[in-house]
Amino acid sequence: MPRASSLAYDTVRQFILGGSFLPGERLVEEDLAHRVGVSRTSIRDSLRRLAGEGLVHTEANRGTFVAEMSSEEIDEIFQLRAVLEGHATALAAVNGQPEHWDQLSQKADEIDALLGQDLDPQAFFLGFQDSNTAFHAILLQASGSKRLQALTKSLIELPLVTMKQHNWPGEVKVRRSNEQHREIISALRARDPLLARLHVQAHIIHARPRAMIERALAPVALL
Amino acid sequence: MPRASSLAYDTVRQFILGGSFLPGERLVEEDLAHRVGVSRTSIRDSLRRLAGEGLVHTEANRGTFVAEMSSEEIDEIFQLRAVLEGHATALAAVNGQPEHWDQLSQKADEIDALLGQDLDPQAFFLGFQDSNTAFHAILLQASGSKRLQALTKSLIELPLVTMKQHNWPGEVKVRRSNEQHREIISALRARDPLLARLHVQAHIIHARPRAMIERALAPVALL
DNA sequence: TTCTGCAAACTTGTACACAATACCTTATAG
DNA sequence: CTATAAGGTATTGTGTACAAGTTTGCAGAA
Repeated sequence: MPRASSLAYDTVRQFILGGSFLPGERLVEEDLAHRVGVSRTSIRDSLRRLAGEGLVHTEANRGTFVAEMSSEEIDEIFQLRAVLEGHATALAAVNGQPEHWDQLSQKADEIDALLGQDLDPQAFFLGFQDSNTAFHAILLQASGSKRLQALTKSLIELPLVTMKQHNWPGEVKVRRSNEQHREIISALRARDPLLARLHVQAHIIHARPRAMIERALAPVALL
Repeated sequence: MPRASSLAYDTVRQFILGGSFLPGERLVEEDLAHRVGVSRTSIRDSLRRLAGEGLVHTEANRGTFVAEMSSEEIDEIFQLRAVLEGHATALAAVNGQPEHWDQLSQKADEIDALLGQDLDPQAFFLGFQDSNTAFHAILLQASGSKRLQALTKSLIELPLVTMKQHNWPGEVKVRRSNEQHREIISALRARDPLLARLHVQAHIIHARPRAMIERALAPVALL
C-alpha cells in the first residue's frame, strides 16, 4: 500500500510487537494518527489489517484493543504451528532446493556463533530471535506454498505480543534448539518428509514457553 | 461492525461467492459503493477484510481484484484443509461433547434424506452444500478452538470463488461422502483422535474436485 | 504502420468534517 | 448513602472532497 497507509501499518505493528502498547490496551485512532503523522483514515486501514492477522481485535463502536492471550491460547497456537510448520517441512523435503538447505545451515551457524560470544542477555536474545525467525522463514519458503507461509507467519508472531522479556530462553535451551535445527536440516537433505516433519514438530512443541509446560498440555498427540 | 460497513462486507462477499464477479475481475470501489448503497469508505473497509481472508487481493494504486486460483493452489488448499481439519477433529475427539456428535449425526441424516428425494441437480447440490458445510462447521466447533475455526472457515470457502457450477458432485459421490461422515462420527464417539483424524483427512482429500485428480498430486503423505 | 510521448479521464489514496454511539460525570430522588 | 437518570465528553463510524497515481486515447515522428 502507498506511503501513509503502509507507514501506519508498519509503525503500529512495531508499537504492538515492541511493547509500546500492552495486551488488552485500547488503541485510540486519533492518538495513533498523531504519533505516526498520518490521518485517521490510514490508521483505520492498518488496524483492519492487523485485526485480520489477529494482533488486535475490534469491538463495534467501542474501539480496537491489543490482543491478549491466555496460556491456553498460546499453547494452542504452538500446537497449530507444529501442525502447519510440520506440513510445510514435509513439503520442503520434497520441493525444496539445495540452496535452501545451505541457507538453513547458515542460520544455524549464526546461532552457534552467538553461543560462543558471551553477550549480555538482551543482545543474545535479540540475535537469537533474528536468526531463529529467519530459519523458520526459510523453512516456510522452501515449502513453496505462499499461503502456508502467510498463515504461519502470523501464527509465529502472535505470541510475541504477550511474551516479552519473560521467557527468554537460557543458553542451554538455545543450544538444544539449534541441535534440533541441525536435525531438521539433516532430514531435509535426506529428502525424508516424515522424519523432517517429526523433528519440526518436536522442535516447536519443545520451544513452548516454560510457563506452559507446568500446566497440563491438551492431551492430543500430533501424530 | 456497524451497519454500513457490515452490510458492505456481507454484500460484497456474496457478490464474489455468488459469482456476480468472476475470478480476476477488478472491483471498482465507487461502483460497489453505488450498488450496495453505502460510501466508498465502508466499501474499502470491507475490501480490506476480504483481502485478509484471501477472497480478493489488492495492488497498490491499481485496485482490488477477485482472487483467482490455479488448480495447484486449490489442491494445496485442500491439503491444508486436511491438515487443519484433521487436527481439529483430533481435538474434538478429546474435547467434544455428546451433543456435538448428535448434531453431526443430524446433518448426516439430512444428507441421506436429500438422497432419497430425487431433486433436480441444483436444488440437490445446494441442499447438500448447506448440510455439508454445517457438518464441517460443527466439527470445527467441537474442537473448541476459535482460532482453528476461523483459519479453516476461510480455507473452506476459498475454492468456492473459482469452483461454481462445474464440479458438482454426483449422487454416488455424495453417498460415499456421507458414509465417510458416519465413519468420522463413529470415531468421535469412540473418542479415538487418531482414527478420527485419519477419516477426516481421507474425507477431504477424497472430496477434491475431479479436475485435480487427473494431474499428479503433490506427493506428500499427510501422515 | 508502429512506436513514443503527452494529456485527459478514471480510480485509488488521504484528509477532514460531521453523525452516531458509548462512556463518564454529575445531579437528583429514594 | 446508594441508585438512577440526564447531559456532556470522548471516540468511533460514515460520507465527501481533494490529491496522487495509473490507465487510456490520441497525435506526431520514425
